[in-house]
Amino acid sequence: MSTDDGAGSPPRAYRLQYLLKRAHLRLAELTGQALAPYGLDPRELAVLVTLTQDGPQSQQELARPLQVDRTTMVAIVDRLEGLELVRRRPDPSDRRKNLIEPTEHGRQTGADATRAVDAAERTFLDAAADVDAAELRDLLWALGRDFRH
Amino acid sequence: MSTDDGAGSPPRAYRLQYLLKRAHLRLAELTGQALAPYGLDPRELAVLVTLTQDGPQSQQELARPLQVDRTTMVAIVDRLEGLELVRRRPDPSDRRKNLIEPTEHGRQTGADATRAVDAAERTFLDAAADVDAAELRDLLWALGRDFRH
DNA sequence: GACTGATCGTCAGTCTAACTGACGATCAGG
DNA sequence: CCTGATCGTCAGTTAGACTGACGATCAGTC
Repeated sequence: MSTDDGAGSPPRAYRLQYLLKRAHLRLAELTGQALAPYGLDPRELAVLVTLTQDGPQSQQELARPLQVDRTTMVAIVDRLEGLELVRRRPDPSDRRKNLIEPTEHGRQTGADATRAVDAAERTFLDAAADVDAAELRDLLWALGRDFRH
Repeated sequence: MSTDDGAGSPPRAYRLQYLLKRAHLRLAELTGQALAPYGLDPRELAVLVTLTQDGPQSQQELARPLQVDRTTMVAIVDRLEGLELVRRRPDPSDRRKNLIEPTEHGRQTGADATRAVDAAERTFLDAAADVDAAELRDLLWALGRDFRH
């Protein structure tokens, strides 16, 4: 193969599950660094982007496809509202609901943060070139090679 | 490509990070099912296998390479000892240490559980055939396709 | 031998993230 | 106007790993 870009194969008998988790942690680290300047985490960005793409929605309409608990969504919107990236507005056609809509600042921040995450993904993928299913183990090792700790 | 074994490409613009996490959750689910009959989780199995392969060790010697906190290792060994898979024995050459050693039952269970996890990994990988680095996104989609929820 | 600083296993307490269950307000349908 | 469901919210719980401290023990120094 040619995917062990200077990192070689996993030492010992690392479990596939560990390698997957390790690669995930590595990407989370890169993504976290990319999002830090915006004060966002990946989930908050996902909410912001969804609102910008799909338009204002209630908290639960937002929560379902993102697989977030309804009570957790309260906290996410609280945070985004605190950063003035979104607004809560009563839904005129259903007064039980809040319509969550991005502010102009929110739309701009969402676009910028998305670019930053795109760059982080590119950095992440730079660790691997070509892949083979039977050698996924080696690929994941390479992907996670820079993960500190 | 030919990796979308009946699952297609990710809908919408799923983040690479989400797809990695999803694949990881999928494998964790399969592995969890495989280990349930033994009453073990992946980390406990790792400890058991390490002890069988590398011989009796202190809790901290065990904890370091597995990236487990020393206080967490106390609980892991407690559990394994409760299942009579390992024994604590005072290290004759350093009475601060416990030497953790697998019981015969522990060695056998470790071997059986390892085979079960191997089978789970094979099931997991069955979802993908050949891979291409630029199409890792599609690969991860396919890998995680059966994850419930 | 006594002293110093580090390491071992352990435990109590803390922290965090997410969840459960309940609440009042509101909606749709009969 | 009832009934049952859904909305956002909040208080309380849970699970997991961590921090900090403890006594016991070790290695090295005087």
